[in-house]
Amino acid sequence: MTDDLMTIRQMCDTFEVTPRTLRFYEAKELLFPIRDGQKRLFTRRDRARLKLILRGKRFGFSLEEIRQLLNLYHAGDGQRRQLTRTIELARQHLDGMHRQRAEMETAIGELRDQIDWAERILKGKSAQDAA
Amino acid sequence: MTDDLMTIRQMCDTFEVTPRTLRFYEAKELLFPIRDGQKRLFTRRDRARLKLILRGKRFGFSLEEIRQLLNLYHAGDGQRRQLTRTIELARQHLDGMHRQRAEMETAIGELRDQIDWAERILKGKSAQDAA
DNA sequence: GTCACGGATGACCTTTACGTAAACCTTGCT
DNA sequence: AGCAAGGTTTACGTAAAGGTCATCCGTGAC
Repeated sequence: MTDDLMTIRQMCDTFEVTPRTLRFYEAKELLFPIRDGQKRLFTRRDRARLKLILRGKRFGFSLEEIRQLLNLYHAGDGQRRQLTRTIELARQHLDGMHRQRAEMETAIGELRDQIDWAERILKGKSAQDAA
Repeated sequence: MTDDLMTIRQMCDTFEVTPRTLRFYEAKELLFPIRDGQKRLFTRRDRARLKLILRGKRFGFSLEEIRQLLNLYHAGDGQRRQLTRTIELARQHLDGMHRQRAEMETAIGELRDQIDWAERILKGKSAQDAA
């Protein structure tokens, strides 16, 4: 519970990102580090958000899409209209992810088949080489 | 079996891409349409490749990564070294996809939870409004 | 012939997600 | 005082994946 606040460098080492990236995310309003003088200090909340950001990226979501999803996490503050809208967006994302998951199954299957096939060819070539 | 060859426009309509995209993919050596005079004609092979390209993109692979994977499909021609290398690349992709799938499960679960939570908040606000 | 149309080519434009470089604090040694 | 380390801002650069003209070419319709 000690280091509840982390410097930019600690963040970089923890999450394997560059300072530039963290500043960039702040500029894009994805993170909201507090300031000690002019230095940034990242909170537990920032770390949670960053984790989700990085995951979102791995799924090909844009930073802007991710930003909207992140709003879900502190949506308690907003107005009803805004909250409703955010939920709707999140639902759409969820649907998209379901579709993506299904497609992923197909793709994994096909890629595996393709690798198997290529390996049989490779064995054929070995035999060929031996001849 | 008639129109084994398709014009660029037929391709665009079929796959919902622009001509620019198809020409771009050709420039990047992802597609290899044949020529009738100066016009491009896309083969069944091109269509198969395009399908895989579009799927790859949905998973966040870069065109360059996709290009390397596509080699698996006509890898029969290549030399052993090359084929071995391609298979290795494909394996890495497959591993990546497995990890992605696992992570996707987590993400779907979390997003769903988050939506549920937000909806409970929303109901709370309704009650509040009624007061 | 010529006019419209589909397609081709080349050049430059745009957006996203940062990288990189320059110049400036501030803080802790020494 | 002096200076190196770590951080900051500002600004320009870049790679990927196309979009958007402008211009040109070949062909069938009239």
